Amino acid sequence: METLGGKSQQVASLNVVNALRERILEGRYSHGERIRQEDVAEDFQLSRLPVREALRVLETEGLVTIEPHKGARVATVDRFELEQIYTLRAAVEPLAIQQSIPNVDPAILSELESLASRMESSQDVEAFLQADREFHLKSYSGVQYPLITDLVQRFWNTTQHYRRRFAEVRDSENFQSAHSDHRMLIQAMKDKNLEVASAIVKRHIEKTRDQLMVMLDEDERQ
Amino acid sequence: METLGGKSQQVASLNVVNALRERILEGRYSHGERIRQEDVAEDFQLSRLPVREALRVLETEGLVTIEPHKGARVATVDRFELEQIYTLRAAVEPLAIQQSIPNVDPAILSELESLASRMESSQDVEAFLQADREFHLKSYSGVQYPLITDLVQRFWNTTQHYRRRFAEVRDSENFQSAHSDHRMLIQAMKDKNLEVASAIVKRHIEKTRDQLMVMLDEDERQ
DNA sequence: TTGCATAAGTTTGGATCCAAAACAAGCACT
DNA sequence: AGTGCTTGTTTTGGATCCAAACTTATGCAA
Repeated sequence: METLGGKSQQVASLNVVNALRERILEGRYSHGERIRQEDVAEDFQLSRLPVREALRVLETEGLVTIEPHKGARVATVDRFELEQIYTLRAAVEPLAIQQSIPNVDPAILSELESLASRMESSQDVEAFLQADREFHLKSYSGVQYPLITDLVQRFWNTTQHYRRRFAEVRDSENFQSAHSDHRMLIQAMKDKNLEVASAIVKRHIEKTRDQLMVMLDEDERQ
Repeated sequence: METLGGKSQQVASLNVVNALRERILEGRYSHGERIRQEDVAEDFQLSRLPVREALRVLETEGLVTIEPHKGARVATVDRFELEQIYTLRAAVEPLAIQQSIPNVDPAILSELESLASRMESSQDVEAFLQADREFHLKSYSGVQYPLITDLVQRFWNTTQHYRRRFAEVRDSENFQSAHSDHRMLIQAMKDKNLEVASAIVKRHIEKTRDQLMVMLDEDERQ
């Protein structure tokens, strides 16, 4: 049984969407794990109806897959899909940072700095993941219309599993490179240098993509 | 009352999703029009339940908006959102054409040519719209993994309304320019010239975006 | 023992029913 | 006449019930 934490909305099915999404992102379900409507309904003390609606929504978001009469599973993102998503991110997020920069105030910048510090000093994986996610999404907080950030967020959501595994096996050299990217990005944002900022973001994503692919190769080999 | 045309799937709610999507794209509902669950249910001879699921899905796709206890309306894309979508398209679709070109065979190319001809000779708006959509989506048919094309399709869907209005008021000079873009794109695809093809796509979208914005300015002025 | 067929048990999909919220109309009151 | 309140209607949200499909277990035969 789970309480619907925080400010629960008026409509139950929306709460279920958010709660389930969070569960999946936190890794409480694993890749491909079955999600039974009845179980979820029991957890939230609801009937299966709002759960079904929620699962349909999460399916459209790409977080679960539903097979007719067989039910819902946490979506499994395969190697090529992962590559695709990162390629898309490398096209979209440079745009996002360009649109964001003109509208970020100093308060945001200092929050970014403290998040960067938190990542550098983080010991456990979960803390790093959370700070990393928050850092990047916050760097796009100046984007005026939510369409782009929604899309970016969806990309992040569907690849969360891999980022977790990646953070576990990543060597310190890779981490260093990522940390330095973050610091450079903050500087470029301070300077309002759109060109440099978007180039940093693009390369940051492409580097991560390539390292992820190497990791998957090694996984397959062993 | 409406028969669920073509090959209907096993699951009713999926059929409703597809049928409703098509209705909206065909312009049978207008901007912001209310969609009552009961009406749709009656149309398809179903209960409201699968309709509700369908509406939730279409909401996540961006085709309808749902307000709690107030119901669903066909989504209204405002001027800035439209601009955003076209800006995203200008970032994503050049990628799509690059990934597509290596995998398109001559059969596709000749289909593209006949679609281009059909557009050039088309008299009524609806025929043009359909050919235009089919042309561009088919040009991406070589993309290996559906993630990118799904995204592109979603962009097209949410801007269909505007494309219809645009096609109605567009002057022949604009049409000429678009036709020539299409022919150039086919040539670049034949030559397997990724650079040129993606540049054409990018400019094509940006031109259309700018012309759309001018159209909206004029709408507001009068 | 292995393979298949059949039957029991889950689990999902859909219909119907009930509650709650929004909307509309009529009334009293200023 | 116009405004605000109250009541009745419509429409959505959620619960329960039933049917259909899938899954698992069992038994029979090769």
